[in-house]
Amino acid sequence: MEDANQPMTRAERRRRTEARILAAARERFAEVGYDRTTIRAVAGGSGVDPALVMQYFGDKKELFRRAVEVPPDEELPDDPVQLTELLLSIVGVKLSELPQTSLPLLRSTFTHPEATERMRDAMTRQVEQASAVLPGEEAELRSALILAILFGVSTGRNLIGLGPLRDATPEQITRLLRPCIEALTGTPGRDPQGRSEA
Amino acid sequence: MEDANQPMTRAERRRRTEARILAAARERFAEVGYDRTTIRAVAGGSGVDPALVMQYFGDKKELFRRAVEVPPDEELPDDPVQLTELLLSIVGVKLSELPQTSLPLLRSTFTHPEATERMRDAMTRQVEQASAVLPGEEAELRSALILAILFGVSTGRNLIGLGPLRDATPEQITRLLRPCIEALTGTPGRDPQGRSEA
DNA sequence: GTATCCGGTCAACGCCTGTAGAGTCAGGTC
DNA sequence: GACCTGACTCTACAGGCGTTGACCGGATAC
Repeated sequence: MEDANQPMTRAERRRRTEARILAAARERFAEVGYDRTTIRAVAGGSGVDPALVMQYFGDKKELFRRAVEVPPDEELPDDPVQLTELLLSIVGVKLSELPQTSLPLLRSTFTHPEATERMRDAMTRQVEQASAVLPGEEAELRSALILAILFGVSTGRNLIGLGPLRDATPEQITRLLRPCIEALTGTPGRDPQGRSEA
Repeated sequence: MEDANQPMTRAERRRRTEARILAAARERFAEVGYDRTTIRAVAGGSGVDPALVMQYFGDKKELFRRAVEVPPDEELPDDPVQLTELLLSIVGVKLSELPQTSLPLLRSTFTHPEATERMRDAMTRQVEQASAVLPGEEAELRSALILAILFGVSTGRNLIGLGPLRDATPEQITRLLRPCIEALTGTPGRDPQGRSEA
């Protein structure tokens, strides 16, 4: 059960404990959201006293911030076709590894104001990046719609647990969603608007 | 401020008080979600003692149930084209009147288990209805994707407050989303799958 | 070896929550 | 009139929460 921890420097020990607390916090936040997550449960989940959690992270809000901290956004490719592929791959491959990374943030998106803000900011940044790449009119709105679609599918699958989405493979979803996304990116050369001026 | 309430039968009075409580509850649930909504706040919002809320609704869970109670689903049209229009209109026109009706449920969808279940059930019912109408293979998954898309756009607009979505008119959104939805319903006679066997 | 630091625990505080029971007072019934 | 029913309030409780300060003991520094 335990790793052989005979001689361990203090700093090392602290680092590991902090990581264990963060892991437990992410788990609770991801499962039950911000409000229902108690410091006591996080402490219990990492085999530590509740007071230590406070000592390390200050308060609950800060613990949440650290738990949903995420490496800065990767640059999006500046080619519309590649962008489409990337967006599709997000809903595909990243759908499975999502639990570890952003589930804590996703779970509280609607109920914890700071989570809402963080999610909105993250999506806004991606919308701005994507809309700079997309050709045609209303690029911002089209990008936002794409992000909203990915959000809807991810949460429908991972949080709501909608049957057909849950059972489908990432490949199925990617394949069916491709025309939708391409209609919004305009990648196959189609007119991205509903009514064409051509 | 107050309606002229001189002679009012007891039953009538009770009915109105209950309605006032429910309205206040919906407001709180819609704004801050289940966990952050307190009986005391609901009572205060309807000018009533907290104990009365308990007396009328039993407990907080039951109050929530009554607050998110909704008239049974309307039948969906059995023609794919009309169905597409209806789905598009949901994200369009119903987007504005949404706050009154289903915001309380939407808000707590990810954090209150019973809300999750209720939302999943509602979406599942609609998926079943829609998939019975849609032609082609994988109708269930395609329907589920459509519902997830509508969910994503609605929440992206109303709950997350994503800028471009918030600023867009329902007509814009409907127009841009039309090709996406049609690609999934297969309504313009297109092959609903990504890779065609034609 | 001794003094210091610091990872970690213990016990407790004050607050707010959902909830319960006794009580009050006006409307309806006879 | 007397009586009762029921809408509504008051007061209080028990439990769980985030948070705090005093404390302990082994690794570290000198």
